[in-house]
Amino acid sequence: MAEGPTRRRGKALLDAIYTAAVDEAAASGPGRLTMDAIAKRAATPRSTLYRRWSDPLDLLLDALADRHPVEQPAPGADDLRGDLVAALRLMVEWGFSPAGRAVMAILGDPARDPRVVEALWERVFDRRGGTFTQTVLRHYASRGALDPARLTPVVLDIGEAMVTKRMLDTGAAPDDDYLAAIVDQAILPAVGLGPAPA
Amino acid sequence: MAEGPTRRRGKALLDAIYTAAVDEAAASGPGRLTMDAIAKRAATPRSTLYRRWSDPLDLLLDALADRHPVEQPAPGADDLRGDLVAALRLMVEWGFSPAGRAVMAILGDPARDPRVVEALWERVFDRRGGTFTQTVLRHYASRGALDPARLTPVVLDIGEAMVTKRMLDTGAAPDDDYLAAIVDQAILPAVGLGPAPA
DNA sequence: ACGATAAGATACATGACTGTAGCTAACTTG
DNA sequence: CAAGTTAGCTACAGTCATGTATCTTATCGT
Repeated sequence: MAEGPTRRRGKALLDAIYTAAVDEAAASGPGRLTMDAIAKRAATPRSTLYRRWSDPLDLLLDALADRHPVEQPAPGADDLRGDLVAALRLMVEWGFSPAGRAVMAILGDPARDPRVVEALWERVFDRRGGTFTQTVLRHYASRGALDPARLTPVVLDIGEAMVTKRMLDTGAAPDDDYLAAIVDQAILPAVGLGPAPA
Repeated sequence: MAEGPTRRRGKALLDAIYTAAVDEAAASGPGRLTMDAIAKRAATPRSTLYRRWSDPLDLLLDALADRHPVEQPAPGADDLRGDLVAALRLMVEWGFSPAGRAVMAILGDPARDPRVVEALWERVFDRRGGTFTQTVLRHYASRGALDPARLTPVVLDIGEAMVTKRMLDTGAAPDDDYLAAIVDQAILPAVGLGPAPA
């Protein structure tokens, strides 16, 4: 019987550990995240974990950073509305991945350590060039399709905020109709392309 | 020495327990909430807690329900903008109370039990007539100051969503400037009272 | 092929929380 | 004032996670 290697090392092992950590965090919440559970899920002895990380959260941050490269919205030709909906769809997808759930729980934790959040931004988010709708809005602004002066931090965050709140409230992924409503009723008016003022 | 009663009962005791539960949840997060910690904080034996509740979350829900009546926004005469900012200020205040932190953590918990969330809405939120900016917007719509047709679920939730996201991101309370920016740049355009479209 | 490295398999004392139980004594109600 | 209720106290066995410390042996680099 041609058996493969029986003992994992390096990248393969790391990968199993990271997967276990993120899944475990998504299942139990980072608050209840434990070295023991990660080790069991990854089928590795705890000692292996302790060799590299001092506590579960530290491990989780590495895992999230490793997992992070998220698909970027690719703004198309001339469909601002469609591209915005697509960007939000990407966000929903990410938000419901184990990584997204874990991040949400970290941010929502009232006992959150500011250093952890800071590390989260540094190690995970900052590598990406801006958030989902931001990329799209900036793209169209640079093409002159909308007024760059309107793209304040508040406006750039409307889509993400609405989706976040919706996911928090319902626990479910907003469908395309709801995403379209966000675009039509909140984002477009804010960038000056909505229905005319009364 | 005229000593009061040395043993708490009924409402006084309940009150101490509820306070302990909410504070404990705000401090450690509901994920790490334990009967033991609540009991210690309330200086009561665990047996007293087990007599009434079967687990910490059940207890916490009762505590939140008991604590809930939140101050309602009181829309004034003719200052939609000011009233909206005031409503958001109320929301921020609530969000940073122990109860608000606990609720946030419950909603953000990836392992959240749908029944718990349902119970949270039933026992805590539904008693109130709508959320913060909702009350204000409906008030002005009924006076004809803005178009009721614009008050879709999405639009009614913009303010709350922006504040929620901001608190999640920064962990701090948005100041009045930021609240005003939300009103000016997101809510007012969405109800048709913002800057004119380009 | 050899030697360094590190995964894998234990084992252990410690501490936290659980759920239950039994007792005493303070309060409330009739 | 007597009887019923229930806070307060203590103790217990059971479970789970923690760190640490072995010892082995598979795998990698040279």
